[in-house]
Amino acid sequence: MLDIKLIRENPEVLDNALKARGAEPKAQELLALDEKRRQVMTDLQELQQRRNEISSLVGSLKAKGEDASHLFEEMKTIGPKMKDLQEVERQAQEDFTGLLEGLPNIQDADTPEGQDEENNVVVHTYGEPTSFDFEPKAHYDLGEELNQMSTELGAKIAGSRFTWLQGDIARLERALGQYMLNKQTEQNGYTEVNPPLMCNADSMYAVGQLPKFEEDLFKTAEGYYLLPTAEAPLTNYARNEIFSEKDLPIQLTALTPCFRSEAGSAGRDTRGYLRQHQFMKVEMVWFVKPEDSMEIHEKMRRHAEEILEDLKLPYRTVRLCAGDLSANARRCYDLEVWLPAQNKYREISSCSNFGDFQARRMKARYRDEERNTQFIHTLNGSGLAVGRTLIAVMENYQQADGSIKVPEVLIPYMGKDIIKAS
RNA sequence: GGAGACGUGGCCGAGUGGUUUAAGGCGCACGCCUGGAAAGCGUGUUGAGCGCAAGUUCUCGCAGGUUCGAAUCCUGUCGUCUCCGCCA
Repeated sequence: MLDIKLIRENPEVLDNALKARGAEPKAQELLALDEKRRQVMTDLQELQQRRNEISSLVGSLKAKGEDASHLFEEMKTIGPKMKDLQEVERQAQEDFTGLLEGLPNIQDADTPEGQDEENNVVVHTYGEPTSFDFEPKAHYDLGEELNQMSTELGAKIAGSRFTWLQGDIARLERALGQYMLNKQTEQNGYTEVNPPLMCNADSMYAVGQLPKFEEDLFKTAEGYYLLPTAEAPLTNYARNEIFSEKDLPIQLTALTPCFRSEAGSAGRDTRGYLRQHQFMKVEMVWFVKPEDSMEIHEKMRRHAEEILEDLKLPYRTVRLCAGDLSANARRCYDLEVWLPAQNKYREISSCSNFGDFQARRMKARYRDEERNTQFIHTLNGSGLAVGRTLIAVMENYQQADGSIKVPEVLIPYMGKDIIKAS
């Protein structure tokens, strides 16, 4: 959620930001609703003030044992007036916050222009696309031939976009998750969290999953939502909190399954393990003081990149252009890993700085040196998507005979250096 | 699942219809005192909205309702705890 005060002062900043994202200007409409809301609030408060005055007068008269009934006359007229005005106020607030909460964040000034991913800017490249002296196979073919990955079984047991892993490939995915989580906790300072895997609606609203993306979420009969990313539970740690300055920064990480209905992705990436209803991911979340968020963002991006470098997987990092930026983000890097079978780079991590946008919506604050409360800045990033990392390892480490070499850093976790057909 | 109890500020805790503008205490901050500290004394201390300001309004888990007036009464809801049952 944006700060209305900033928009009052600089409405053109909002409209320029919306334009860059490919959206219509909204400042004028928003300010009109703001004006109306404030007028109604003032009117209502005058009535409330009068009611409080009379009420306290009644109290003092009664305390002295005197008659106060002559004051009820006016009070009786205030009641209905207040009720009407409260309804007007509620509507005005709803109109105003409805529009304000629907607006995306204002992206950083140096955000690349552009409408879609074509205009993202490559800022960093590691390694070269893996070369083979044979025709590399897709991970799903490798997995089937190893008899350790079955979409058929996934479909039989659950449905499409579910996969059955077994044997060394199942273990490889677990090894990847362990490796990442250990690295983030032992070397990069994150606190390991084992959060609820379902969230209530309040939490989902706080991180912006609701109301916009309801159709992408799995919902239980009891009204819980399966988490689409551990960002949801981890970020909600800060909801309605006021941290002391000395508490910050706070950095959390979790290895969790993520559940997405992929309602809008019918027909995309239908083969293989790339786009599943359920996948494992290590998530990193930071709560920081405003002045630190830019620096932390770069740091967190490195925490993601280093995993790929440890695994010696070729990748590139892109800075998202305005049109490709998610609504909450003011600045975002995507990490894209090389997938030989697709002959292209595919997203494997997204590292975002939300500024105070998310914090304002969920009332996450800290008390600064002058004892004022200020909104914190929130950041999150994947470190990394484990399922997609499994694909990348399988495809980049495949051998001519269909076996898969185990990346060096994972050998201790696997107890072997090569995965062969079982 | 059954029965019951309870939700008040950073924490404890008083408050059962009207100067509650939420007592009192603890903690915390600042000041006085001190060679320094402790103790003691004094002041401050929920959060948010509107306003240039003075100020004003809201906030007693949340949402409704009753009433001239609600922390207080009623209904619903969420949460916590206790006992019983079931259970990994």
